[in-house]
Amino acid sequence: MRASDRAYEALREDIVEWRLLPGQVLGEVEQSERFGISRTPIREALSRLTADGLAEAHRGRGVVVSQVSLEDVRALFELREALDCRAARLAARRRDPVVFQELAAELEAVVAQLHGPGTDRAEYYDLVERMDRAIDEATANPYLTAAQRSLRLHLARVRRLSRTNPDRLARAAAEHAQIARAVADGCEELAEAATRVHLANSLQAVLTTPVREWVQPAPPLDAAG
Amino acid sequence: MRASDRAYEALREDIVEWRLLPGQVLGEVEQSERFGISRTPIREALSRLTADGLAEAHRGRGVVVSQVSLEDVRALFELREALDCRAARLAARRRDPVVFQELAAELEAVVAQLHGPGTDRAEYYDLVERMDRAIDEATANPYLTAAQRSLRLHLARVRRLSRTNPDRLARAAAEHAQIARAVADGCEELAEAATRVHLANSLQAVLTTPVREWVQPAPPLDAAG
DNA sequence: GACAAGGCCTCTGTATACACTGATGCGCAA
DNA sequence: TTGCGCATCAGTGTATACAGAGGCCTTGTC
Repeated sequence: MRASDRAYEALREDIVEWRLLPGQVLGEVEQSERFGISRTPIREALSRLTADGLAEAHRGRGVVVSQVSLEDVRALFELREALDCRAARLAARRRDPVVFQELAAELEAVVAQLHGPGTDRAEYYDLVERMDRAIDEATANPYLTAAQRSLRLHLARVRRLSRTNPDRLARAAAEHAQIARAVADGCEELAEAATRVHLANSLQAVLTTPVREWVQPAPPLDAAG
Repeated sequence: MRASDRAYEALREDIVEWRLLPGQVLGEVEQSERFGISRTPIREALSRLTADGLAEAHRGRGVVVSQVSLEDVRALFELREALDCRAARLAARRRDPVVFQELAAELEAVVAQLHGPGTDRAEYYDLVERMDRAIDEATANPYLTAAQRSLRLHLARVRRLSRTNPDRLARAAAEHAQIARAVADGCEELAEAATRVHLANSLQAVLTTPVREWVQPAPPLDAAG
């Protein structure tokens, strides 16, 4: 694996997990010393982060971690509704029924678990990730998948801001199960509707959950940010 | 302007305009000699092209121009329907009426011109570009706009494959005018419907227009392509 | 004659040196 | 005291050198 790939993934995780806060300056020399590699692969990593929209290049000041606001959450969910609804329709049209029947069954099992005392978040998150991949595969549309990849990166970042309510988690799992079932049945309309319901509830949950701090500490940049 | 920016834009144009064909290998040394700059900024340019999806990195063989097929056209229009329809809705909701009234008026004027003998393609294409920008601004969604930017890059490439029929051009202008009018009137449903109609007709036109060669000359790569 | 193995060679991946742009801070003048 | 200008410097942008990996050609053997 290339050094630039390692640096890119490490920096990306740091940004998504809020170990690197918005406004943070990512100096080339500083990061190259941190990873023990030269500036060249660091430049490549920072370039990719900028292309992802997780960082922004400021002339003469280098690369800084991009800001995230409540307005961004609204914008992200607007795009997500467009992409996820379309993806759900296409997946319902072209899916392998067995794959989504199994996913639906597993999700329904997780719903039952989540209603109990021992909430196994990890299994649910793993299932959601597998379902995302299954939908990507079913849509058979590399451009749509690429757009989804970029979007999910930003969604993961804003999701880390708020701690998901256990009740919400159980309902979200049920909603996912419903989507999987609709896709398995090949019902496009229902798959899209279920997706829209899930997104509306998810956005509602994010907006009403007490977040750590929406307004990040003022960046060291003056008017440029 | 940075050397890497110049190289990126030049290479991007070369790919979109089919001066660089799919499968073409973009050697770092070769391109650095062509632009008269060193390999470092070339690497940055190739990295950005890869992120755009216009090129692909093959281990040990460098970067090659990505393939485009009829299947890609279908996939692109699927994504476009999702993005453009959503953008039309949002634009209709948040637009500045004056901007789109003026665009509608100009487009309607162009429609009349295109029905005459002297077809001024340039003015129409310029108007379409301005309308894209106006919709981007009206949607006020940077993530949606970013997805659109990437998509339009690929669309521009496949569009260059076929020569647009003059009749189709006039109809497309009329469809654009209708979209602009609907957005100006703030009618979300009509804006989305008009967009969907326009996309269906555009795809139909692309698929039925005799293209130069869908199957490009076999790439110098064996099974990797 | 064909296939496999090994060596050579080209090209990428990385490191480092240098130049230049832009920011920052201090000093001088109004 | 404040504003403007210059100097200094930190940090990016670019060039180049070096090493390692992968491809291809050649040669030997079956």
